[in-house]
Amino acid sequence: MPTGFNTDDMKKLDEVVATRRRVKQGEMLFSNGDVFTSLYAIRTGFFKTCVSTEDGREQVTGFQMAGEIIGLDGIVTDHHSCNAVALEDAEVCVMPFANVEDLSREFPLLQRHVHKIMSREIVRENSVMMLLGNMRAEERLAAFLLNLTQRLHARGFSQTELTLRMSREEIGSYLGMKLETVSRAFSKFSDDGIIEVKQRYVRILNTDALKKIFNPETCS
Amino acid sequence: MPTGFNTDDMKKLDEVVATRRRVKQGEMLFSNGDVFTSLYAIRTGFFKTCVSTEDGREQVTGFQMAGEIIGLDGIVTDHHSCNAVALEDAEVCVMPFANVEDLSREFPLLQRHVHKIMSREIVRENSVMMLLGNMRAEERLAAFLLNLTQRLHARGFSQTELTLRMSREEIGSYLGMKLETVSRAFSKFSDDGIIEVKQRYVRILNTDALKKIFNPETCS
DNA sequence: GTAACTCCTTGATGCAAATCAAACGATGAC
DNA sequence: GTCATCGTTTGATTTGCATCAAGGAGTTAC
Repeated sequence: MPTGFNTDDMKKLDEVVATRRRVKQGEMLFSNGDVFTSLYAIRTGFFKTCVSTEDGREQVTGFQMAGEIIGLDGIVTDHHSCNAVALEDAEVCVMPFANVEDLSREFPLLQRHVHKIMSREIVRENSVMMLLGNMRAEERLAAFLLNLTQRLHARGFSQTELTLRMSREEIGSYLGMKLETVSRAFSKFSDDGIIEVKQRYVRILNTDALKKIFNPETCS
Repeated sequence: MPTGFNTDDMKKLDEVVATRRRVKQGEMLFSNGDVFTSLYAIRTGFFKTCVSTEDGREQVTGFQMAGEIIGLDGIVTDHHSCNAVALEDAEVCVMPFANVEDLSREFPLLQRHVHKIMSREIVRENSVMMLLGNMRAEERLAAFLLNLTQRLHARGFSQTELTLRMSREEIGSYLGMKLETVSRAFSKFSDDGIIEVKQRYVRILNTDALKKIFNPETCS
């Protein structure tokens, strides 16, 4: 990640991290109602965040991987309003938010960084709203796969091969569709020769075709 | 709004506001691609923010009224990624973001306030994702009406009467449904004696019924 | 090994909302 | 006043996805 920090800044930055915390697969890092104290930077592992209604309906609001920050939802009310669940064994850096605020008053670069992280999350959610409000099942899945591979690629993984950390049901919850529909869309892409799927292993054979499905216009 | 600022703080706070700007109905305060310089606090009037795809599909991402802040989407890339359109003649306070950052380094309360505003937006978008991903047409409209009246009530307006500033199509875009479906849901509520509708005038006759539609469980 | 479980795939059917279509009401131009 | 335009309502029809249902694949426990 290009942060614009020099080594001196980096040293100061380490001060925001109080401790590390391991979270086993299936465990919650925090959950709805918990008192908010810290942001968490994911070192290793993979998380989902989700909100739920009283009558038990659940909406996955995001999937987060190494280098990403979770817990921003807690700032406004001092309590978390969603659950963060590890989808594989994970380790996070605990950053007490008081430290973050104190240090970002001293270091404009850190301050800027914090603002950008929050703004990025707002923009990401805007595009999920577009997905949920305007796109059809296959467009949603195409967008999802492109987004995942792009983020994985930025972390040094393959652009065309990935192992999903989440179930069809969790993908469906994120994309506003049922697990059967997710499965059918995978099968459709596979039949069309766009991807190869074997359970959670996915290999993208034709990225352009995926992009065309996601956005018919720009790649004509 | 309970801000926790004393009068002395408030005076300093005025420093973040560079100028005011009037925006006529239908005009854009900023649009996708514009260079980001400032946040805007709405003094009077009513806005919508929306994102759009290259093939012309539009998603309304929010409706904003007096006292609310828009422009947060621009921080991450230094460019706005959505459009902000005035739905009625409006006036905003222009707050150059550089000022905001400078002053919030000096005033922890302002810093905290900025963080809360961004976090609140993230949490709001989480609940819109729940709406779009899990709810049916009538639940969405009920949630929308309850949210609007609640925000208007906090500003001293009636809890039960309002004049919509947006068209059926804009409501539909926000809620992920077509204008005809919005219209039918209004008619249904009206037939059921829950609301009275006359074009953009809406009067809520039975708030509990609306709440029950929005969330069948909690109000049984 | 097999039993029990979870997750995934596929097929058949149903339904909520989209689409297509027409008419109505409000507003503004002249 | 009339006409044109835009937003809204309502009806008829279609459709994409949900739901219901059954079976297959992979994993864990013993």
